[in-house]
Amino acid sequence: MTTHQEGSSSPRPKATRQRAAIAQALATAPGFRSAQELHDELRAADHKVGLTTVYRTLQALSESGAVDAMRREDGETIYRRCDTQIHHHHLVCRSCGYTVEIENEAVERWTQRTAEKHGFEDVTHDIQVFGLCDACSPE
Amino acid sequence: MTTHQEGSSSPRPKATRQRAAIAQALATAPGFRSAQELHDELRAADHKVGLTTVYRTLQALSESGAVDAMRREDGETIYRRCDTQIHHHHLVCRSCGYTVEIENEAVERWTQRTAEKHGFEDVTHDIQVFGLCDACSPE
DNA sequence: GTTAGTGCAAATGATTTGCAAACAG
DNA sequence: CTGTTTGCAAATCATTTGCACTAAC
Repeated sequence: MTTHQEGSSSPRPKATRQRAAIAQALATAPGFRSAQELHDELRAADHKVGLTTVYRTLQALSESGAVDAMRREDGETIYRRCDTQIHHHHLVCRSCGYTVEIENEAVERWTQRTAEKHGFEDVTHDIQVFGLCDACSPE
Repeated sequence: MTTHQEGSSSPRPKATRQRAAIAQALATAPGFRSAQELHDELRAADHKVGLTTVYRTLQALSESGAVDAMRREDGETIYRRCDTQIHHHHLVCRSCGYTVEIENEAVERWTQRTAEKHGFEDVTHDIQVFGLCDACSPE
């Protein structure tokens, strides 16, 4: 029987030109972007990568925890390189997309405790704060 | 010029059979459901309502604050009648969909203050806690 | 009667999938 | 070589929109 060391960990991806380009793009620019936006970025930088590949790669990176994924209010999924392994949430400008990472121990604990109080297990949560950053505010 | 009284308030909807059916369905069953699910419910109850109308009505109700809308993890938007006018969030069972309303003043204030501290205005937020309710927990 | 509301079918837009060709190990 | 990865095109899926039609007021 083929019992090598195969846990629930990923089967290691191959090193391809496009994967490198995607990783680099994510490492270079800081903000969140959708798969399509990242794809445009790459094409603009003369990296020929298929949109499909961008989707597949981002999904894989997201699952492995290498990138943060969140859903924008319009429903598009956006990604960004995860700087910290620490759990955090985002404050996002509704207009320009400027993003700030926010976190608060107390809030984390509250969600956890509240869920447990109601008999829930294996709890995860998602907090998103939207607003207009001062650059985008009317005056 | 046609300058009647037109504020930012809604132009009052007309009372139609389908709107009534939708409102009733929302009032009767308690949980969250997607537009498509609600549509099925209605057809099952012999109410002939077009899917388009369900979408349009739910959207209107959501904007007027009569129903709560939230996005499921899979991206579908789900709605439910808003019992309280008080701002609250949801604790949702990942497996069976059982939902509990949760709220916490302190958390509300934290999101507000944090956003303002970063120069954001017109702040809204969205908190969702997912987990397995005890009925769905492994043991 | 007018206008808002309805519903079908077609359009949209993000994401996924089938499948053959290209490539890493 | 041999299994992955890629990428195009076509398929999905939720939601929206065009437009002719019907019902409210």
